[in-house]
Amino acid sequence: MLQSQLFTKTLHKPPKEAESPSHKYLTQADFVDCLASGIFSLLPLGFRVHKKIENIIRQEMDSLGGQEVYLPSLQPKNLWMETGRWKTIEPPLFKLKDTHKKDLALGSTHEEVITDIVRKRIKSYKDLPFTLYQIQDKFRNELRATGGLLRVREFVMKDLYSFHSDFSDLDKYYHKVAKAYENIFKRCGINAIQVEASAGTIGGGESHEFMVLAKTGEDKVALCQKCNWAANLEIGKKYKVCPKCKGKLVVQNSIEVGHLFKLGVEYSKKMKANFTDKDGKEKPIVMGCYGIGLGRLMATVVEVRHDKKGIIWPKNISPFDVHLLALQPTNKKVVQFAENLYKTLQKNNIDILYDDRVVSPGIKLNDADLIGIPVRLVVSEKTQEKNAVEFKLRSQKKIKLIKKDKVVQELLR
RNA sequence: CGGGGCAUGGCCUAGUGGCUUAAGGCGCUGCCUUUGGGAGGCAGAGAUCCUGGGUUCAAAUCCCAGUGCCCCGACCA
Repeated sequence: MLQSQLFTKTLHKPPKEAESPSHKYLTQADFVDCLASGIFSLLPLGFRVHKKIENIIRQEMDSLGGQEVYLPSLQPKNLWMETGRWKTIEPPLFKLKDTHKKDLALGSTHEEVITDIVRKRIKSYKDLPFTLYQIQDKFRNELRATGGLLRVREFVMKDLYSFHSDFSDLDKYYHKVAKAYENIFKRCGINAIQVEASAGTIGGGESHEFMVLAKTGEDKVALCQKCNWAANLEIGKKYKVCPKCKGKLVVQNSIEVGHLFKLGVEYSKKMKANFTDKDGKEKPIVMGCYGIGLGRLMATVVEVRHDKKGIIWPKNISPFDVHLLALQPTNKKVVQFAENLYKTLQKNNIDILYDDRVVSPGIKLNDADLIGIPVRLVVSEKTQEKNAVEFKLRSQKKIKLIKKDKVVQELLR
């Protein structure tokens, strides 16, 4: 992609209302646009990252045997009355009326809808277990949106729902999902720890969150200094020392990037989602649900991966693989050299952003640091004479000179 | 929903009763020069000073109400 064609206008300074690093950089580098408090548009660079995260999640969900569906945001009141959440979940449930004055909710989560779909179809233990998931828009009437993309009112979420004939099968699957979540966060370049959590208005039994330690996080976790035990402070509060090994506990701020719930029969009982078991008895389906907010995950990566100059994207979710800069865009030899390299890399399936803009070198170098693509290639009069390019990783200071015919090899390494 | 802060061209800010015909930097348009860490010159465009009401001879500036944004708290899959 030619940067001169890219619909991205970086800002010289971050907007004054942005305080958290992710809010600052994602806005300054023009990945997102704030429409209203807690409501964001994803611009070309931001949407590229978002799609890469989505694909990583989709791969992991598919490998868990999840079948992808797409459920509606508009949901009738009666479903929410069945579980009693029409009242208990408000806020953050957005409510509205249609022209016939019928009450509707904008989905903040989809347990009711998915349980309804399942109860219409599943009658026998032979149909269990199975899992469904979606990557879809959620609406939450938050009392307060915070930290740019960290807590918003509309966002894309991956929600997976699993259905089992008994609790031990749920337990087994729950652990598999936890493992898949670990993979997802690792692939997104962040270190997330699994902590014991409260299930809140979702209800059910056991629950775990994946937390990323960060100063800007609005959650607090209690961490054992000795073993790997950790819990959300809302649970950890009741302990003075680690319940597992009596080790000392420390409290740190964190961002919740994923949540697992053992719903058990909480929803299936209320909504009469039953099946006939081997013994011929009718039983409620045992359920689990598992969520990840994509925008928050994207912002969290920025929270923990940035420096004074800008974002440092991990390879897997960077908007592009490589950022190529032609420092003197008026020098024909330099431009020819850069264009040639650009085409060669494209042929090798390297996703490349080529800064062909006629602007000064300082602007290009600063924009490259701000946008944060992991590999930067610089072509200038100096390097062109040597038939080479400068190779620099965004995460490191070291610059090395690489001969033109070795560039592809170096990038695919 | 309680507490606090902020609101001036697209962005960042100055101006805190009259010297304001609202200033500067960045950005934008045209021409010229320039090209290794946000380059220079010349010319130009661009502002309901958040909205409404009030005080005053006079309001971007003071007062009241509202709106929007940010932060803290409460709340929160």
